[in-house]
Amino acid sequence: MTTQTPARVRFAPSPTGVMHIGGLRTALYDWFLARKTGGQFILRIEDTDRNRYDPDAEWHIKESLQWLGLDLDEGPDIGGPYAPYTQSERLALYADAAEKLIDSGDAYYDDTQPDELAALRQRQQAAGQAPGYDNRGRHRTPEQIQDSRDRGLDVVVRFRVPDHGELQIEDEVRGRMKFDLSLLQDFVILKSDGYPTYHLAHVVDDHEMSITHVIRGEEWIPSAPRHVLIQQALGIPTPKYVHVPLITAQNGAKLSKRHGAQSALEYRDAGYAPDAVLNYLALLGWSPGDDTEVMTRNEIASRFEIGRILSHPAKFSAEKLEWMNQQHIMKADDDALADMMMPFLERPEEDGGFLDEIDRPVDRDVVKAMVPVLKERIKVLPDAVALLDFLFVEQVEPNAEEMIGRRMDAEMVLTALNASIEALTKVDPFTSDEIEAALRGLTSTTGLKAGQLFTPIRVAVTAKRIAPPLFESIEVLGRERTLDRLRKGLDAFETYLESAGE
RNA sequence: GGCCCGUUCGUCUAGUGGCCCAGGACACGGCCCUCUCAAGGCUGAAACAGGGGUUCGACUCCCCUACGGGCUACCA
Repeated sequence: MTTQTPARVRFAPSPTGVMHIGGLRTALYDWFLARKTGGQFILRIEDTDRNRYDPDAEWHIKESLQWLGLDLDEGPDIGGPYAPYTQSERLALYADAAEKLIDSGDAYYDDTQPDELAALRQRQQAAGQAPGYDNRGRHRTPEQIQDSRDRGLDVVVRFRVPDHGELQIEDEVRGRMKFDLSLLQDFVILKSDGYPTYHLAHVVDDHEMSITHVIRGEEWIPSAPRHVLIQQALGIPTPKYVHVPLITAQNGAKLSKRHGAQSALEYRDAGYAPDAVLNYLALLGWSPGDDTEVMTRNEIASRFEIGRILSHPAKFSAEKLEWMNQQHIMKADDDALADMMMPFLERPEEDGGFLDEIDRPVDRDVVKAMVPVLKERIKVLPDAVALLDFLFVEQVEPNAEEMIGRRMDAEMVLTALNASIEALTKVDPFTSDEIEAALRGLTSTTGLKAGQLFTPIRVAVTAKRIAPPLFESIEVLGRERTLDRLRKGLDAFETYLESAGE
């Protein structure tokens, strides 16, 4: 493998709500790049918007990263050489930068008030002009600014954008992008509450923290020139920009809740394996270059390349995620899978679980024994509940009518049940192989076909038409309980015949 | 409206001028296997947005158009 310089990348979410899969995918790419290059994956909380700040969001972000297994090298809780990692604790840094820019003439204090800005915008729109700041705050005198301050008016710091010129920015996935500076207005870098805007904070922090790659969504492309302008004015280098494509809903629009967009934790609660979500999301906007799709996190990390990130948006597909989840479940270790299933089996119905009547606590050994045959039959973890419930109840109540399978009559059901009771009484050892041999042997003695023989047994034992493989199920259920259910099934069937027949 | 980014099967994608009358995967149909359901195997239908160039040769390079999306805040 080619050696690469270690990348320092940060995931820098704004704690304003739950973490959606779009943000998650960005975090993924950060993590892959850091792990592939032996660099650092850093979490930085961008809480500079006091109005939209949501205290639960930060917890949600960290919980999501942890669930996905995106381990941090530096961050708010674990610290690091560039602490603190929360922007609201780094205000002095931004104020210093703003002051520096004012001193150099690249920024200025502006006391244009919000209502004046709104009126300006209104006028522009009425006149059919593009709405935007008209740089009216340039050339304010220190006295005017001081006067506004004394009167309690808002004062911000704006960056002075050159009136003309073209700015070229190199993007790692899109190549060279060109921007006409005459179209860009002076923009706020320090708000009237003393907090920086994203533009200033991003540039200052990414430089302070020696970030090498800024990986972010493509919605940031339009503001990239602002960032480069600040960097140039501050005399600091421009990091590599990696603008990743959006993940969209089926209609191509930005993902939102009503399109089925879910937070990471909702996928956790719905029974998805973190590796499957990781794998699926990684493939939305990136591919290893060949036909490989199902990969472990380490495989993805080692194969990850920024140059292979796509430049167009991808639509999210719940179906393919389900398929991916099943693929990972099939490959998973039996023990690990049993552990993953337990919470769903233990979860009572009122908490979103499926069954109220199963006996708890659920015997993990029983679950583990069924895992091998369950793997290829479930798409999400909770699917296991409906397949296993018959093992965790004292009695089942089979529907006698369902015992009569296709191309069968009542006589066959009686034959199958009676013969199986006799055969299973003698099977030894009571293992699925022996059980299968004994039951299959019945096809020659009874003249029944396999389907005709097994359907009544399945329904009597599991009370289901669709159930896990019969022989394994019987082995796990045990001889006594199986025989008991077969006998009761026989009784039930005879009762059914009497009531239905005459 | 302006600016920016994008456009290969329904969806995710491979494809970096000839290997492509375009390959894989999901979903869908058929067949096989089979104790139900799955899983698996085989198989079918399904795409280079349109138009101009450049070239001996364009899915691949350039331009235009169309369409889609993003941005256009003292939000990120």
